[in-house]
Amino acid sequence: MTTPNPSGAGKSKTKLSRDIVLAKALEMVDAEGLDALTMRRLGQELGRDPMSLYRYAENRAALLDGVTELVLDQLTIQPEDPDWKAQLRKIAHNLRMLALRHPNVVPLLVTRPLSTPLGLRPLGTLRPLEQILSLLVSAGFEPSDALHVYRVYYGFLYGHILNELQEFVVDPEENEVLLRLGLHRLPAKEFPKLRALAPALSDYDGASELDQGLTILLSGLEAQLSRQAAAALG
Amino acid sequence: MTTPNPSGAGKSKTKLSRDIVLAKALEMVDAEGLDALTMRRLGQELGRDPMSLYRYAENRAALLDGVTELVLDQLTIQPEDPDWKAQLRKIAHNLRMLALRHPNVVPLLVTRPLSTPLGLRPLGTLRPLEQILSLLVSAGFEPSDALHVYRVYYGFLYGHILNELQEFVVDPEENEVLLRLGLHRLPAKEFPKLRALAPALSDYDGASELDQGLTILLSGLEAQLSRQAAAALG
DNA sequence: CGAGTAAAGTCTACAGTGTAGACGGGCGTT
DNA sequence: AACGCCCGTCTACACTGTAGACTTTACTCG
Repeated sequence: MTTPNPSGAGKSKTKLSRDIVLAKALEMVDAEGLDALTMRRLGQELGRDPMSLYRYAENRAALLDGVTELVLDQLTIQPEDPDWKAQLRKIAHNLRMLALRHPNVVPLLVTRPLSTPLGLRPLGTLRPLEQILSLLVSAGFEPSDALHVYRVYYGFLYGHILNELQEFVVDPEENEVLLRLGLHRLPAKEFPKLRALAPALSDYDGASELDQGLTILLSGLEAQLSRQAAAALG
Repeated sequence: MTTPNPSGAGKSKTKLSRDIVLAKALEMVDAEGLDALTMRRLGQELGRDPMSLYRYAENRAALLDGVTELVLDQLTIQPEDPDWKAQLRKIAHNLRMLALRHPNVVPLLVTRPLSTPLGLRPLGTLRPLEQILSLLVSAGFEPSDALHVYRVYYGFLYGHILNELQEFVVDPEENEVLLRLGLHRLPAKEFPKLRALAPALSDYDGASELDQGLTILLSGLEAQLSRQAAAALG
């Protein structure tokens, strides 16, 4: 009697899997931040012994890498897009949205690669790089120039995301108040400019700011591309 | 007999201070990374009970903030410099050098602000912002435009630093070998472009890359400034 | 000089962490 | 029916940050 759990009525006796574990982990990170994700709590959330998690991730760091991959996998890139500029625009906006949707994951996104040599990173985090390189080469860039372009592009993009997230205040209600209260704390003589900018700080349109930057950047890159084409012909 | 320690012969019986604590903390982070900096080890390193540290920092997070400030304080900015473009260039290169000198602190630099509302950050981390705003306003930018410019500039700068640090491989000896070994691990069909770029990846001149980017960026910003000046006159 | 006070440093203790290693029980295949 | 394998569990260990009470040190004031 009481067959263990044919298909999962009340609890969740269905067999665990990497996807299930990672999904729950991401859920917890989104809801409560990185520090709240402990092996014990994750195990509890899944109704399993914490130790069972180690069947699906070597250790906590690897688990976090998995979460990173999970997020980055949601970034779709079309390396065959003939309009490379439009494609880079789309990617940028999509990544920005991902970052806004999972702000607690962003530290992982920017921080993990700093401690892992390129070749040893989770494949999921390298895929965007590969695909963008492919996009650029298809567009006519020499491979080494494509790398150069990628660096400028991704540098700008991550810079923007960090910037925007820094000024992002969670509570939409107390937004202005809190912000000004925070700024009010600053010594008036030392931070006159910053304090005066309180109003300007509170309305910040990240999407348009990103887009303006992209316009400048992409036209600059395009100029570089046509300069090359000309050089190749002459 | 054996007066405790008049001025500190062998050990270090001189009174502790915030500066001493933070300096040692930075030293440890530089040498062994963020995770190695535990209260207990830091205490041990200073020849004191770990608990004594709590007189100089409210908790571990605050201590890390202190380390961040310590690094950022080494960034000198001249807000009165009449040549704002040159000044921004200098700042960028100086910050880059700081990042290279303290790579383990960079995660703090980019990550801590994400979890602290602007007004509540350590003053030392806000000072660069204030000073750059001041520089830009002196140069003729409207305050709100100065903010805009600051965002573009700092976004670009941090983006570059992250980029460069990602590709930085510590061991100068095994540099190429390790890098290629790492890349060799990647599935050949999935990552053809990336694998082919191994040689290009290994020679990366961060300083010149940064400088080229700055040139483009600064001339763009200058154009914006003169456009404004014209508009104000017309 | 001696007493009193405030700061600096220490001790103990607790709740929580990641994870190694041995173990058991259920499954599918032979 | 017996095998072997994978999944999950249990126990245990070394280590973490830090609250709270305590002791020691340094310094000031009468």
